[in-house]
Amino acid sequence: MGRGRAPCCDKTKVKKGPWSPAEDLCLTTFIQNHGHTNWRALPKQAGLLRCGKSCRLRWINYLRPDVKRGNFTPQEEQTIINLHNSIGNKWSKIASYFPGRTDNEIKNVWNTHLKKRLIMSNKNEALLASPSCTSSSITSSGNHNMEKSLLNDDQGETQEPEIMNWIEKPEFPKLKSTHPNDQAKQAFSSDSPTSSYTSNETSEFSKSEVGIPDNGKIEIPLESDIDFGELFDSLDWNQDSNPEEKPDGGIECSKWFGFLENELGLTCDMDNLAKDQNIVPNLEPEFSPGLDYFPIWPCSPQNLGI
DNA sequence: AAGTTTGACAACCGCCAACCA
DNA sequence: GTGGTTGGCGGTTGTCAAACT
Repeated sequence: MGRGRAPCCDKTKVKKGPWSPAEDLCLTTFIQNHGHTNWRALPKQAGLLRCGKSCRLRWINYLRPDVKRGNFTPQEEQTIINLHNSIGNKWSKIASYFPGRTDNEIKNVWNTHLKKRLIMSNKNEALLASPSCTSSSITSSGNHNMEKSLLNDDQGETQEPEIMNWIEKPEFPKLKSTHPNDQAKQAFSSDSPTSSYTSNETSEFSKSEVGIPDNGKIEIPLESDIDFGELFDSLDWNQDSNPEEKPDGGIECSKWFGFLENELGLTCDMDNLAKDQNIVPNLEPEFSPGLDYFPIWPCSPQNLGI
């Protein structure tokens, strides 16, 4: 074989492109039941015709229950600019300062909004600057690194932020602040049209039922790397069990799961199911989650001959 | 109304580092 | 110590919808 590593999977046998709701549900359910100890093996175990990497990306960037979607606030945007100024294209590091935000999302925001905006503002500054203006004055203004990072965007050189002078870490939680004004800004409300959590039109469970405050904001614990697999493994998903006897966490997770289905637009005659089973959907251990829900979905594993 | 352009975002690709046998 | 495997990261591309002509 020549140089390079073997592909992570057989590219001819994996599906590519946008994920279908059925695939989302399949992946979500599998991870909640079994965790994700091995991404490479996960697609096969879950019955998905996807590359393990693709599953990981989909989970991290979209399906994780703690992922925060919706527009970035001006404060968040400014923080991204500052962080990028300090550490460059270290998107994962930048994302670590934004609970619930993903590196991919921040990267997209930078590439589509902030980069252009900064270039424009730099141009304006250059136009406004007098001929006698020295480069050192620019440096002292704090724009030097920013300018450098704009010019050398792909260098990826890192300067470890000296714990970032401009950043007062203790304040960072204000991105998920409990201050009402900040919460109002951050709430996945009307100004967050893409939020996965905002819709309540079709939801059969109210936000309060699934643990979402009225303002639409989900409080995510700082220890956001909860092992949802363990969490769900601890639940009793057996059909016979009485939902009333499930621990609170089980019910809450089940509510969330139902909420996810709604948000994905996957509800089909689940009303009775929810009523009959006190909201907890029945999931068979072998599980073919989406299959019963989406008998006609074109991309469902069922239709692909699994 | 139809075609084209632009913007936003999801997803893929390839590289690299960490881990393990 | 070495080679293989895996997860993670950053760059790039693809897709779709909105805006524009």
